[in-house]
Amino acid sequence: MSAEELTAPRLTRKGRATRDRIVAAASELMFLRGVAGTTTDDVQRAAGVSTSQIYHYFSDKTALVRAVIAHQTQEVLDAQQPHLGRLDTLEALRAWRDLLVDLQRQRQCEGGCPIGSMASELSETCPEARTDLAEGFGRWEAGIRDGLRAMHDRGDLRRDVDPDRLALATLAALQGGLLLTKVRRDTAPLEAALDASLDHIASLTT
Amino acid sequence: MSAEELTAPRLTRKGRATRDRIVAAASELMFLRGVAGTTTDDVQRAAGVSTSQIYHYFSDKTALVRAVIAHQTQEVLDAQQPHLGRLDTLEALRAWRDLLVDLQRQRQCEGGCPIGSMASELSETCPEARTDLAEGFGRWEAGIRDGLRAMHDRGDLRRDVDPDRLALATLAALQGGLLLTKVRRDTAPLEAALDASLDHIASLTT
DNA sequence: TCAGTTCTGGAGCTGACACTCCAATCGCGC
DNA sequence: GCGCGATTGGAGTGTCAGCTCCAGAACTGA
Repeated sequence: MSAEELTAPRLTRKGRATRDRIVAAASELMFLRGVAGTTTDDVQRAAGVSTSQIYHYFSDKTALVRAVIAHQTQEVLDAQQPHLGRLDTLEALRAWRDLLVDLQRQRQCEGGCPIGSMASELSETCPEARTDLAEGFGRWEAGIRDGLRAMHDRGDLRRDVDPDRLALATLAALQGGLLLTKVRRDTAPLEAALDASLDHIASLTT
Repeated sequence: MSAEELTAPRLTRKGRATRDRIVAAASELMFLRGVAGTTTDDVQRAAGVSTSQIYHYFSDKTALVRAVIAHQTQEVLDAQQPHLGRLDTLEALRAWRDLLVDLQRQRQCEGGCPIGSMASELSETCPEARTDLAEGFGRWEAGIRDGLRAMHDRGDLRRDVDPDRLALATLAALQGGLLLTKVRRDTAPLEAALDASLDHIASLTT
């Protein structure tokens, strides 16, 4: 049961648009200031809606947060297209790396990863959010895994390598790199983390 | 100028003990529920002190948070002794890895890294906290770097390897592994991340 | 057109939070 | 001991958070 299905019994076109506007505004604010640092009042103003509208579309703040998680997960995955899912060569992996680094540079290294930040903030205080975020990471991981599996199947990766484990490690390196990049306001950690990961993968090719 | 020096003009032995009790209680609570999720009231109760005592020792919540950061940084580094600073062989690195994984297992994979969690929560909202945390990560990174530099100097690592960059990548992998482990409630991500890092280092030995 | 539902505006409630204030007590240094 | 600053207790304050409520406007489907 997704967060989506928990809210919104029936929406007109206009209602859908309002709901989307709320989610978009909340996503932006929560990315910039964190979930706890974003009030429903802030969201109201940013989305240009009244108090009751937020509670018309979402049962409470938790429901809104879950909608934001769903939205941000999709945004993050979309931003990595068409790379994600086709990471089955070293060149594709390098291009993906460059995209991720560029994205952080464009953002002045602020905010880090929307999913990672929410995961860190909510995992211990909101079980529903934790599982939503775990699923989000799962989709991301799958996007990496597919490519590495293809390389493995094709024989480009050594037989004794576990591509699934390698994909998980790569996602972890990426997340850690994003965190350190956000704290240091410098892409060096992200670059070092991804380069080390990709060098490692390269060293496992046949 | 450290957070320490900003508070506490002159403390008696008793005052010192009270202050420490407040910081310890706040650290525990903020680790479990996050900074925003911890109220000064919670800290009061847990430390067994009155309202005025908190504001006697800390000018405001931010000052308390900075003291917590200093405390947690020290705790995290201490918990890795005597490994940290002596990570100059593959065996030492593997033993360190086992320690980190065991620690998460003991905690049922809850809470993740105190420094990483605070960094994620505070980087965008509290500049002083961000720099404190960046320094904390700097000390941690240095502990890893020293070992890899020793291996490099000794000729155990290939000449063309940059041990500083490798140390940064290793810390990133560790942080990402801790984050995913916290979200999934499973040590597999941490193990995969650290094993990949150490395998990579091993592949760079002469 | 009209009934029924969805959508919107905004006043207002309740609890909680960070923080203040002042008086009382403790204990260190002389 | 004695004085004075360090320490403590706890009531109180202002603000703001999340959320409720209700009346009216807008829209949909028949």
